[in-house]
Parts: sequence; structure tokens; C-alpha cells
Amino acid sequence: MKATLVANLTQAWQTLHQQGLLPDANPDRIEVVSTKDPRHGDYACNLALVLAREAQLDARELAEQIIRNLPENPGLLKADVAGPGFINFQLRAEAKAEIVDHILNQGANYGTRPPGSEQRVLIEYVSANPTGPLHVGHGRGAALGSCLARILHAAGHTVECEYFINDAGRQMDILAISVWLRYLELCGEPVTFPEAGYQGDYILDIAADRHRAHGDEWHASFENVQAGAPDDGPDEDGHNTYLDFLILRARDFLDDSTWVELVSTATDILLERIRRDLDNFGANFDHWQSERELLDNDRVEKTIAQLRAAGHLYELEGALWFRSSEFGDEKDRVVQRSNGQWTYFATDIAYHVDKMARGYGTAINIWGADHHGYAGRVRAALQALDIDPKRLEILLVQFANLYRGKQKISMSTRSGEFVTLQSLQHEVGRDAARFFYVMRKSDQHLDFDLQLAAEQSVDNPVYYVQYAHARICSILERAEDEGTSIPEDPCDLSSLTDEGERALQKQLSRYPDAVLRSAQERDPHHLTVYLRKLAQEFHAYYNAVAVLVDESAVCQARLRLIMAVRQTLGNGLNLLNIDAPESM
RNA sequence: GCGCCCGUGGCUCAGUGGAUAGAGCACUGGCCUCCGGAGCCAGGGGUCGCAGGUUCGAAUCCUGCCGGGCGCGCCA
Repeated sequence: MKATLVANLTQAWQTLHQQGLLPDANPDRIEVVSTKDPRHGDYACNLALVLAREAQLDARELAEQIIRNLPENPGLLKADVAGPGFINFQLRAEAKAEIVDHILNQGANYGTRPPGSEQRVLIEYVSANPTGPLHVGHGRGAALGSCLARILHAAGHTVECEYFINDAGRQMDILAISVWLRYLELCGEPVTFPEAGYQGDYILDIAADRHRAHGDEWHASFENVQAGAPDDGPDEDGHNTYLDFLILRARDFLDDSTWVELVSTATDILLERIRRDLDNFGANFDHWQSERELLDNDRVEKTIAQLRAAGHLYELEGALWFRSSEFGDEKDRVVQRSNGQWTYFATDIAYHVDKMARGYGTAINIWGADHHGYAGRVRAALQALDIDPKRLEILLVQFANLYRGKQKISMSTRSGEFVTLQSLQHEVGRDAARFFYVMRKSDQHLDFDLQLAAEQSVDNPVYYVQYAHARICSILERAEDEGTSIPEDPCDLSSLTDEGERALQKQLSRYPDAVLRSAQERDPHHLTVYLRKLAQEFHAYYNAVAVLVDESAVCQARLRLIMAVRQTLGNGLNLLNIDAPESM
């Protein structure tokens, strides 16, 4: 109906153009919106207000002219001028009821666009370092990415999801030394475990696994390993100095292949756990891209060589720098350290160049907000290599602060103090956790109170939406039990004239816009807002009007209406990968 | 200091340049002999951080200020 109105308005505009009153018609400038206040009709258009100035006409006068030139539209009851020059449209009841049959015909496809009608998109998300289990801090990105993948798919994009595995660099050495030291403890060595090592219990499990596999084969005297070590402390620098010393010594005691095995078995175990947790959480991935692999295949070397050939690199104080400041970054960045090692930035350039070369129209990265300073340099590198940086969209998600009641829970993978994503799911359930994570704009901070979510989970809005769905299922079941036929085919809906019925039909017709907006703005929270509103209108209707009434025609029409509500709630929940239960 | 993000009822937050700024929680008072009370209805509570500007029209856009978060490594 909205599209029809736009077409009608275009035609009226064109007619006025021919009369020399207005510039040439442009449908893109015609904005028809669903009204919030029923007194403003069903749809409203501000066209006259927008054009009044350039046409040098009074807006109300112009609105009159437009209305007079509107073509015949059987669904339209009336159009009139309101306020400073709005055109308000009121539809006939039959035209409004069309939405019910439309939804039931479309079924699961209601609100979606044909697959492949939009560009290919790659969404990279979570990408947590494989140095520990996923915790609640990763949950928000996981929820956002997986919802977005479904929403973009519904909006017609071809979507693939990717996890970038940071399985290289110093953190891998820290992982290995942490495991080895715990292993030595199992061999009976008294170990002073470094403050800056990974202290979580999961390290003990991995060490035990290695000890079972290798016995005391990798045993060394800790006293010898530690000989000559500086004190562990007193600040972060001191902790790191001690840790680096232990890593160097460990590599003297162990041969390279042992070290590689320590790293790879630990990351394998952790990655397996990450995969399982994400899968349980409803976050699925098509690709798992290893950073190590990019390094081993000389992808980094080749990409940096391209930058060098294009004249964007220079040497300073023994290091290799990329002139990123010439491409809008705040300052130049090191790509190769003076010790010959690539920086993380260098591998990341190679990774992004590789991603863009795979033929996606758009690549979306979901990053924690603490990485925002990093976006500029990655875009600079793409631009330097003649790749349009606009094809890379970086979504920054603010942290979720975790509380238990009033007490804020600090989280650190290092110290092993964190609440895992798995235990969160256990406490509040997958549906509630997912909904909670995406119900706020992703660039807003989110306070996640575990105690509240666990103790009063009934207050969580996800139940409100699910309850509406279950309630409808319950009514339909009841109808069947009573021998009332469920209307599978379109029937007469002219009895749907109650205020609540009109409001529901209107809200139902807004669903495709909600999906589209979530897709365009890359933010599922619009969908959560929509679903809460639809559920609210259904609950209000339920309390005001009985569906199962004696008069058959009325009952049938109401059943069709609530079936359309059920379908729309189900479609929306499905896009969030949240269950739409038949009973609760 | 520089950069990015954010300031909306007591609290947590919606709000697409549009008409009288909305929800939930909390508070007060009501509603099943009735399709599921995990629900509904009503009420109080707001100078949309402050000051300018653009516009027919600003919570929304621009500038400045105030307040908060985050980031500014040859870490990843």
C-alpha cells in the first residue's frame, strides 16, 4: 500500500510539473510514513512541506494541489491536508485487512527479500584470541554478528561468517609457558607461577592432558629454569619481564618441536571449546581463518612487498614503517619491528587484503570499542593498495559491564577471573542472553546484571514476546479442541474494525521496514523494539477482545488476524535465532 | 593534550528533521465464575546536559562549552 501511495504521489507531482508548478518528479524524494497517531490517518507524507520553498508556494496550498491531482485509488478512503501542510491518507478497512492475507500467504518469507538480490557480505565477528574460553564480554559480539547475519540474509544479501584466529605472536608463547609450568607442577616441581601468565583453571586441564600424553618427558627442574630470573613484579612491566625471561629459558630446555606442540595442542583444545560454546549460543561460522596460516604462506610478506612497491614504506631506526598518515591515519605505523618480526598490523593488512580479494561487496568487522583507534590504519592500508576502504565496515560494540547485584565483576583472561559465556547461558538461558545482548544499540554501553537476569528472568522482555507467541498457539489449540475450524484460506475480514484490530494490522504491516532498517543500520535492536511493540499490542488486544466467540464470521476473522501475528512474531524471533515456543 | 562514542522521567533505555517526546522497572489505584495473570487498564513523574546557529519545523543536523566512557605501543 505504501508503494502504491508513493506511485500515486509521483503521478500527481508529474502532473503539477507539466503545469509548470513544480520541478520534475523524483520518487526518491517522496517519503510516506506510517503514522503514530491514528488521528493523522494511516499514512502521512510531507512532500508539500519539502517542495513548498523551491516552488515558492504555500505548503498547505501545494498539498491541496497534490491531493486534487492524485489518481484513482480504490483502497484510499480519503486524503486531506493537516497541520502545516502534511498530507494524511486514510485507507478503507478492506485495504488495511489485506495485510493479514498477505502475511499468511508469504509465511516464513514475510518481511524478507529474495535471496541473492543484494550483494555478497562477509561478517567477521568474535575472533577472540584462543588463549582462554569465551566469556560474557565476547557474548555481545557473538549475538550481534549472528543476528546480523540472519537479518542481512533476510534483506536479500548473500552472507558468510568468519572467525579470525589470532594464533600467532607473543600471546601464544605466554599460553605455552603457562601450560608448561602447570605441567611441571604435575611432575612435582614447586613452581612460582608468573603473575602475567594465564592463571585460569582451564590451563590446568590442558597441562594434565599433556602430562597424560607425555608423562615426565618434558620435565625440567624449575630451580634451574628460574635461575637468574628477575623478581616477578612489582608492576606490569616487572611481571612481563619475569614472564619473558621464563619463556626464553623454557625454549632452552625444550626443543622447537615440543614448543610448537605445546602451542598447537593448547590452541586446538581451546578452539574446540570456543567452537562448541558458539554453536550452543547460536553463532555459526562458515570460515575459520588462521593468522598463523597467513604467515606460513608468506601472505604477509607478499602484501607488504606490494606496499613497498607502491612506495608507501620507509625505514626508520631499524624498523619498517607504513606511511599511513598519508591516508588519513593519525600517524605512521610500524609493520616490521627492528628484530625482523612482523607486527600484528602487518598480518592484519594481509588478512584484510585477502578478505577483500575474495569478492565480497562489503566486509563487516565487529570489534570491541577498545579497537576503534585501529580502524583508521586498516582503512589506510586498503586505500594504499587501491582497495575502496568504504567496502570495509567496522562496527564497534561497547563493552557489556557485568554486575552481580551492585557489585561490578572485573574480567581478565590473564588473571582467570571471568564469567564464561557457557555459564551465562546456563544461568539465564540462551534466548534471554541473546535478546539481552542485542536489545540495546550496539554502540551503547550495556549493563548486564547477572543476579537480575537469573532471579527475575520473567521480567526479561524476551519472555514477553515469547509469551505472546505461546498465547496465540494456545488459543488456536483451544479452538481446535472446541471443534472450531482454523481458517486456512482467506475469509471475510470486514469485521476487524476494533481499535485494537486496526492497531495490530498497522503494526503487522510495519514489519518489513523493521527488518530492512535493522539490515541497513546493521543493528538488530530495531527488530527487538518492533517485536516488543507487536507483542504489547497483541496482549492489549487479547485482554480487550475475545477471539473465540460464537459468531462464526467474526471468530474466523480474528483467528486469521492472530495467526498473522503469530507468523510475524515467529519470523522476527527466528531472525534473532531465538525460540518461538508453542507453550512455556 | 589529540581522536572516537555517549548525555532523554528516580533507574534502565526507545525515538527515521515532522504533529501533544514514548516504553519497561519502581511507586499509587484498579481488572479473570471469561481464549494462559509470564498478562491488561489507569495515575503521578520531563526546560531531551548548557548556550548559540541552520530550518516552515530540531531530542534528532552544525559550532562552542560542561559531564562521562574508550583509545592514543617496534602488544595482540
